[in-house]
Amino acid sequence: MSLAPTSNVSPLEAHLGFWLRYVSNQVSGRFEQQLEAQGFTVTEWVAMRTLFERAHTSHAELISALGMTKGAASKVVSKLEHKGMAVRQAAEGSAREQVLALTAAGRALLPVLAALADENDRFFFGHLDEAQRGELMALMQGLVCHHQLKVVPIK
Amino acid sequence: MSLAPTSNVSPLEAHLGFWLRYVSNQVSGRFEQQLEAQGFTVTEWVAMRTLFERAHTSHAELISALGMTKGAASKVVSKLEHKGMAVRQAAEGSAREQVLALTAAGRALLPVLAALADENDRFFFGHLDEAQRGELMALMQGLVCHHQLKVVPIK
DNA sequence: ATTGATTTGTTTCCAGGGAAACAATATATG
DNA sequence: CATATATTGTTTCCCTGGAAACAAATCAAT
Repeated sequence: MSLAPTSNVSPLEAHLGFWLRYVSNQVSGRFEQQLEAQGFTVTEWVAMRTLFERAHTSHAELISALGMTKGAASKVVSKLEHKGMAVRQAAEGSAREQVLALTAAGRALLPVLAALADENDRFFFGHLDEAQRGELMALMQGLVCHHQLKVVPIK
Repeated sequence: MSLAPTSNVSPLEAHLGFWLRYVSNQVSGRFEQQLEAQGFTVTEWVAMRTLFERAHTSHAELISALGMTKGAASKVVSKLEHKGMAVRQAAEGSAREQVLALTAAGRALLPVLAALADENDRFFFGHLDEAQRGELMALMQGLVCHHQLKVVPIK
């Protein structure tokens, strides 16, 4: 009679982190595909959505919203510029700081992308009832709160 | 009297996908750091944990466990080989198929990494009571089930 | 058995993002 | 004011992973 020889190593599936990552990857992955059809990445979407929030956004605000390094953020802005969705403007009292803004084209396209985001969320979570969705949302926000994670949108 | 001019665009934070991704990134990010201290990546961990499960694993099984392309999986194996953690062996009746296995060093190190995984999960979810953890686990597995996502570990 | 198609694994090329070097501007301190 | 330091943004280098070209081996079919 041998005792479980697989030792004390717990399976991958025993971890909540495992499931969270797995489901999250699926959700983001599908959204990525939807966006790709419109020629954008998830990062670009978050950036555009951020610029949309306020007419003028500083580079620093964008960095924090994207949760990326300044270098990466800079490249995203360049991408959006090339696609004609955003512009870099000189800030009021500074020759160094920038003000970022969507172009008219960017503002026009935004609701289209937003609809994709809504649809994707409905697709994955639409079958849950209101209570379940609330529970999940509360659990996630509870984790953010408990661990003092600053809410710095997405990846 | 102006009506909400921000239009009908819902905020990023309205989406469950947003929160899922955010929390998941934090959880995986911390684990990544823990692993880095031991000189490994999350991908390498998943690969090693997979090889540990059974003494001999086919390349195909690894691909499915990693949820990556064969090219990427091939590179991971090479990395583990260089680190002396895994070996490629010729399969029994085939000059083409491989059998992958951990080295003694790999088997020795595995419990150490597994402990990091356990610790990370405790760190993030340990403050929840059993019922809440169960709820979260059930919600995630429910999503996988409802959408017929094949459980192909992590990213 | 030979040729063609499929499968298996590796390599090459490309895109995205972090780290850090760099450039340009602003601030502090003598 | 001049120079040192700090801040802001860009660029370069590197690493990871996907796509697809490639190589090698197996299988099919005549």
